[in-house]
Amino acid sequence: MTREHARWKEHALVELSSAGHRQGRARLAIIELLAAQSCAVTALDIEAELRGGEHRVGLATVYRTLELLAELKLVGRLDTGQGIARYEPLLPSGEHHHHLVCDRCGRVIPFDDADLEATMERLARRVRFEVAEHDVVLRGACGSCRSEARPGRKAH
Amino acid sequence: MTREHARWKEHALVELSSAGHRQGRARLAIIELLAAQSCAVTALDIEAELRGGEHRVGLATVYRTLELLAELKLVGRLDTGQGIARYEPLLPSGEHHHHLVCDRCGRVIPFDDADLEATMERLARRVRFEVAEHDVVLRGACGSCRSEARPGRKAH
DNA sequence: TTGTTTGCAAACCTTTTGCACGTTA
DNA sequence: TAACGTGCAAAAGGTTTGCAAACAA
Repeated sequence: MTREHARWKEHALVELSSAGHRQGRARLAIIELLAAQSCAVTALDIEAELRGGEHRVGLATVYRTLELLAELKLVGRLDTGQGIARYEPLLPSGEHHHHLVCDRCGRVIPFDDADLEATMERLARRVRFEVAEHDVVLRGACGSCRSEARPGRKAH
Repeated sequence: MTREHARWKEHALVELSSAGHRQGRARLAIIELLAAQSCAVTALDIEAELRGGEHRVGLATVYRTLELLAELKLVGRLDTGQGIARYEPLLPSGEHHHHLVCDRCGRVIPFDDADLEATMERLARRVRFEVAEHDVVLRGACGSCRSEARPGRKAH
């Protein structure tokens, strides 16, 4: 867990309680797990990961917690076009990345680009729309899949 | 239907048959309906629209046709983060737009930006990834929703 | 103690699949 | 006529909701 992520965990717990929410066992586990991620994960990923822990966490609780954290702007929700939502911590610094999605293996790879961010800022000022956030998804073939002949579908 | 869209319909029918597919009743109706759209629609939108016509078109057929058209690069699939896929014609010129999604009313508004396209091209060359396409979604409040008084959450 | 949070099961909604019938080339 | 396309019904995911028990404050 990077320094930024450790900070996110503290930030999340503070925001949660100042918004009048309690710090239940499942919420804490989910926040800790999110803090350890470097990129977006699915609700199912979280549930599976937590299943190995001491207490089982219901999938419904995972979804409810993610919804709450998204409302508080503590996590971002990302649709990579696979029909499955992915979630990741929103760092308080506003620092963020975007995603490359491999059409073949389903892998989701983060990237960032200062030029892109500058362009998005100019764009946000130009449109007749109050832009709160932006998502950029590049779709194609990742390094491994590009070099392979015809790999089967892996992730789902 | 704009000139561009009329051209898309012809293009789609030609591509369809040169790929060895037949021109069934449902396919034709779906292609005509898509040609008349100026922005992305959902499968349910299409089914509902077609229900008013002479023959009912099954929802399964709508999905199968959209999948086929997407394979042939005739339509693009777009995930606006609402858990519902949207589809729109891909113009043969390669000309395309991106989307503003209103968090409040759910409206999806198209926009384009040459600067953004140039940035995306540079980006595609920079990453270790074979980029086939890109999607940009701006989320926030549209003009109408922004002007409505909406007491509640304070902006972050 | 009291209202919130949680896990389970069932409901929901979008999308996919199986299959028999219709249609196209 | 032989495939291919279509509609219906059912299945398959992912996500949401109802509810009683467990829990935080």
